[in-house]
Amino acid sequence: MSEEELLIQQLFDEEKLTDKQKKILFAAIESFSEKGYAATSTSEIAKKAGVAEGTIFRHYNTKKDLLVSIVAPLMTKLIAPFVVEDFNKVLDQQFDRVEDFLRATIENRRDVLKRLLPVVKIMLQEIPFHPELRHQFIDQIAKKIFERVSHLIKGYQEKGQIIEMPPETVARLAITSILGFLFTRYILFPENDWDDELETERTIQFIMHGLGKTPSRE
Amino acid sequence: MSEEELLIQQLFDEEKLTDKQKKILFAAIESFSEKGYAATSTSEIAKKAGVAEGTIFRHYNTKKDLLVSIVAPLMTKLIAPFVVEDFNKVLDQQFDRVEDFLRATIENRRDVLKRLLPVVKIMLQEIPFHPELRHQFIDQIAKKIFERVSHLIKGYQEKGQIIEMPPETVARLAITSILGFLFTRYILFPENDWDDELETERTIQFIMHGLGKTPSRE
Amino acid sequence: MSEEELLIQQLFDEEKLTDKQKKILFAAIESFSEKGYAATSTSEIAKKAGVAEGTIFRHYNTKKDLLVSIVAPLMTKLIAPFVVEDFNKVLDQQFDRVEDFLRATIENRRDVLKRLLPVVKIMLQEIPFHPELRHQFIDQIAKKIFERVSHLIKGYQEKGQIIEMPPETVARLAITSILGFLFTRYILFPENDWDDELETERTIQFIMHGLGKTPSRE
Amino acid sequence: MSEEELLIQQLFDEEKLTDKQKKILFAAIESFSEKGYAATSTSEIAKKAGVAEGTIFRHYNTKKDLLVSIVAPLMTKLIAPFVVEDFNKVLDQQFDRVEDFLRATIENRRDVLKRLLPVVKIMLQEIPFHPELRHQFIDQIAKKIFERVSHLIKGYQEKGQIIEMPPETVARLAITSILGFLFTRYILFPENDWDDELETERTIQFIMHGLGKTPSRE
DNA sequence: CATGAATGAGCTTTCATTCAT
DNA sequence: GATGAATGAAAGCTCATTCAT
Repeated sequence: MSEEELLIQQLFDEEKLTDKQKKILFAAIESFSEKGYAATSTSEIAKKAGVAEGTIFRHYNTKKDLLVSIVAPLMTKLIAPFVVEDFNKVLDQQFDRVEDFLRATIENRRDVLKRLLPVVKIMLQEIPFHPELRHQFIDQIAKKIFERVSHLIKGYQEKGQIIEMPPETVARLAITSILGFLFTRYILFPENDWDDELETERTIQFIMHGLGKTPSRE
Repeated sequence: MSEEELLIQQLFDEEKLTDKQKKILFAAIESFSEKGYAATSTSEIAKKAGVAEGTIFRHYNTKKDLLVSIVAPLMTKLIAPFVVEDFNKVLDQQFDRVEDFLRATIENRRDVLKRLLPVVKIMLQEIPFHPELRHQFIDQIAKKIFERVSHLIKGYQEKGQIIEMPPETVARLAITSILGFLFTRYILFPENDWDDELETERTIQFIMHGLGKTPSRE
Repeated sequence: MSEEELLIQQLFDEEKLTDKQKKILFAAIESFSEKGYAATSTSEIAKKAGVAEGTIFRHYNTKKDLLVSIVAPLMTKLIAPFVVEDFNKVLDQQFDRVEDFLRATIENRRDVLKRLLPVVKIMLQEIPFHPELRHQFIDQIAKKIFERVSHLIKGYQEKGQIIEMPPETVARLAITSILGFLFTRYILFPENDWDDELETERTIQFIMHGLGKTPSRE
Repeated sequence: MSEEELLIQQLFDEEKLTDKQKKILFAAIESFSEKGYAATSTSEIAKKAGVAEGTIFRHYNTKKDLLVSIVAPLMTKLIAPFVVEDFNKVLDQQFDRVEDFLRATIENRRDVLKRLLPVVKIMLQEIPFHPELRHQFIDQIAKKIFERVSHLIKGYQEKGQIIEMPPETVARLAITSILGFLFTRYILFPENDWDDELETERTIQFIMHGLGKTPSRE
């Protein structure tokens, strides 16, 4: 089992899945991610998973349930580090400079995101078409991240490291920059050669200082 | 016919569409955008368009053709201003400061994007699942925009207004920031109250100077 | 226009067909013969004929009418020599020996059959599925041929050249032998090398004397 | 279940068909034989078989597969007696005279043919339109029959019972005479009164001695 | 006369789901 | 719990036929 599969498996670990259930989940993730949820048939998933079609419906009553079973845990796991108290305390104290926080966060999440990429892709693809997913996403991810992050942002603003802007705007700008990088990197041009270290550093620099060449920076 | 429909109609204007063809296109755009391409049935499109199902296939041999007929013209129209010579000359000269160029471009494209939103949404949704669309997108949009934009970027870099970075990275950072805004604004949280002017200005400021509070800027 | 087409054209000549009608007929014959009546679409015929689909239905109200228009004249033309009085008189007198009659008839009809092969093929293929065709065939071909031929047969029987058997049996045996040859020759193994003269002669010999080696024949 | 159905069932016996599969096959045979393959719809077959339409496609992936599943076993079964060694030995020795061999063979095959008539009809109807069927027919039937029969023919030629002609020609003449009889009997004029014994005897006599009244035969 | 856009019934095939084994 | 045969609704698409131009 590859490193990536191991991580994905962790996503569902707590739920004590049987061997067959795991196979079904992996097969579904692969197919949903490659062809999209609506364009994937349950028979295809069954074949890829090596189980009977009926077995899928024994564990996940409907195809939609299967989708939700894949995407829902992602939502909680993706933001885990932001809500886990310990980690937060560390965060609050450890990084005096925003850059360092950004770097640590990107590094931390990039790794997870990269390996969970298929699941993330499914999530982003299907959110627009499934209101429950969208609400789950907003409630569990967007809001919680925002709560945590706005606290941090305010901290840095008070320290004078971040400009005065509503925290939600600050969060939006930072997050879309990071996701924009990942989208370009892994979805739009995956086959290009990428120097991940370098691009990450550039992205952080951009988030901090923008594209403009200010006299002071020279 | 609404303002939005008028603009969408321009997308397909040159091709002298009959009344029925237009109805089919609009119905398909609406459904594809709401439920996704794969989850939309041709019978549903026919009903919404008020035509017989056979009529769809008389004009677009396959369902896929219909998708391509919707997305392909968008690709050429979206970047038109970047390739139209006159516009470029204006651009090169008129805007001494990057900020002004950004503001003009965003304003110009935001309007188009907003009104073409359903079609843009379809394009972005389906690109990952249809290699031809992806290649068309890369060849017709990404490359052409980059050619035009890298020229501009180098100009501003020579004038000392933009930091030294590979033009493709500069372009990526700027474009994803803009699209990230539009995505958040129109797809993720369309029902929020937005002060478009203000957010645009903030986005521009972010692109230019980032989030960091540098001494020089005070 | 090929020799074959000329002959086929004669099939329909009396009916003063327009240019378009001819094109439709030829296209239909080609397609029906290659793919079968049911598996051929009118749009395919229209395309091959270079006319609009509506034009087909202006001349032949239904697809079935088109089939009948192709097959019906064949029925009258194929047996023409047997019913044309002049030809019959000639026949009655001219051939003292059955062999000579058979040879002349085969030669005469083989040429026609070969060139009308596509139409003949359509007729034989469709007869089992269209009762009207079958009745037309029985009434116009089978019965008329039989009337004529049974007269001849009785003549030869009286002359002691043909064994005593009911004329219909004699006719059946002779005709199926000839058609069996043509079927093997043109439909089952058309790509084999055939010495037509020789095989014709053998077929005639077979009809007359069978396969058995009788002392008297040596 | 009628006697005919029993025989048809034997055609497919080895393949351990389920009850539903049998029903589908019988329904398809009936419809294909009555209306032709292309003119028969799968929904019609499903209705006649008393199963859901989906069930047909679970067992036979395509409509064409269904056709092949009907026709292919026929090809092997029809010629079985010719390839079964025991039968051959019997044949070689038992019949001193060609007539007796012919009579035995016709009797043996006529029975089978008559009862498999619907399937045979389908085979003959569809061979011209499906190259794979045609090749199967040529490879599995024509060639194998010829191999066996040419051996027999040479034997009889050596004994001086059959005239000197290439075995393939001899085979063609004999076989088309027999099939011509069966075609006339069962397909062209099935509703006539037929004295099968008598017609068989006449056909054999024809194959052996032809229609000519030779002095020697009196 | 000729056209070809339009139709809607019907085609083959696939689908998510059920249930007896 | 697992299976996979069976289902029938619905999918994408084709068809013969009509009719306004």
